[in-house]
Amino acid sequence: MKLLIVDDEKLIRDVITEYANHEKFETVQASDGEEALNIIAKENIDLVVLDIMMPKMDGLTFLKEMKKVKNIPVIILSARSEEYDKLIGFDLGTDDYLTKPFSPKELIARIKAILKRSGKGLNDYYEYKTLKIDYNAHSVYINNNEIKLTPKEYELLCFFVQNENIALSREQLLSNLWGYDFFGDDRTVDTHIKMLRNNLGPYRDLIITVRGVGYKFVPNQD
Amino acid sequence: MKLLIVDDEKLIRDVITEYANHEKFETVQASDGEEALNIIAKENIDLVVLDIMMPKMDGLTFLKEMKKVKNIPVIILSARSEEYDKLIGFDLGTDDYLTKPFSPKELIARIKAILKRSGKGLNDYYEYKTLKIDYNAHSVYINNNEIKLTPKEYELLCFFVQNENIALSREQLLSNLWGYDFFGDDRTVDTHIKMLRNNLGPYRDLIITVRGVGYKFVPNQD
DNA sequence: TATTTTTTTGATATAGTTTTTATAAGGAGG
DNA sequence: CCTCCTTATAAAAACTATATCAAAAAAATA
Repeated sequence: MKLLIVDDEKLIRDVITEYANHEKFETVQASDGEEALNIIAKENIDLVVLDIMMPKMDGLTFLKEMKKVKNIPVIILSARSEEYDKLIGFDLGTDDYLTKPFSPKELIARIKAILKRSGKGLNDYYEYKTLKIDYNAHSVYINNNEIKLTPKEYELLCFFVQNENIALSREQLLSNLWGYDFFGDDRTVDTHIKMLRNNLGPYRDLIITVRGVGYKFVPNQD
Repeated sequence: MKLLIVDDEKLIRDVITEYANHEKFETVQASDGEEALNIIAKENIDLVVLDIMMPKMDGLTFLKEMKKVKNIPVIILSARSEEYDKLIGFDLGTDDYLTKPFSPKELIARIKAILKRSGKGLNDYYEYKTLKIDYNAHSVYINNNEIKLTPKEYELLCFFVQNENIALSREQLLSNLWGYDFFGDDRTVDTHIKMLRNNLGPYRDLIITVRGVGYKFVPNQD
């Protein structure tokens, strides 16, 4: 997943780059539209983060030129929100805009959303047989029917899924899901396990009791 | 918004038609230049999608004839990119070209861009059952009756629509709709959600509370 | 500037979730 | 087969998050 970051300010480019790398995206930088077009032609870019205000070739010009060649999704950074009616030709279905100043976190969220929308992987699901977790929606389905879990049950399930086939002690569960400073009873875990199992219906047996230790999540058992 | 699609290959006409209809454009087809000219004369066409290579009357001839009568914007489809130097005299301000093979998505984007440029208020709607957002008018309708939303409620709804099926935290909503530098109370979001729900009447349940997280917009639930 | 509309705040009510407590059930070892 | 220890279950109590309301503040409009 490779991003092209186009902005005339090095500082902004670097900030975005850092955040993007942190999220395991590859990145390439360009300081103006011309450079960006060259990169687009040569490299396989999945998404462009584009500042509209740039010297030399401005963002909109670049955008038009680029869209003639390739239909890569774009996130446009613009200074004021009123300006976005100027963004003629930008495909609301594919692209997105963000008004400055923006939080890098927000940008990353948008990037993920767009990549997801444009079908480039990043589908955030867990699936085992007909059990499905949609991490974005925070929903869990069995046979495409949503089963309603409370927040703790959902967290618990996600944690099990993340640690499948590993026996987790009650202490581990408590410190990971409740916080290291939680001093509650061990029965608390049991109760949540019970409720989660009930809600998992036919999949209740995926959560196996490991006597004297705790619990483990084991798909693919026969 | 009515498009005329001119191409000798039925397959291509149909593909384009399908995509265009999906975007709520009306469409008419013609298999050659002559037929196209007749349609132009009779019907009120807003944009022409034209294949240059055609038997009988070729695209360029049609183009010249048409431009004598009406100045309808045209998107030209040409087989190879080298050929477009032949397109001398075609109005780059109004028209556009696309080399085959092209992605239908790309074509739709161009169509929208051109219609927007030529001032033909492009219809930009979101629709779910009888709930309709007219993005140009900034209006929302239920059963064709306008429901009056305050600016924040409207923004909120649009943002939800853009992020359907994704649980959005109050922080995300605040930073997206209020600005990253807004340090208000979380209850602010709740209050706006409440008012939006009230205004959505029968559609109030599209906004689902995700306990411990925030809210999500979920159409198509049963 | 005055008036109206919209937004925000803070208090309270309500609904939903978590934790505790008590008891029952199940397995392991003597 | 009985006892001890662990886990399962159920229901009540404690707690937390959300919904709602009304009033104050801010913003938009006249």
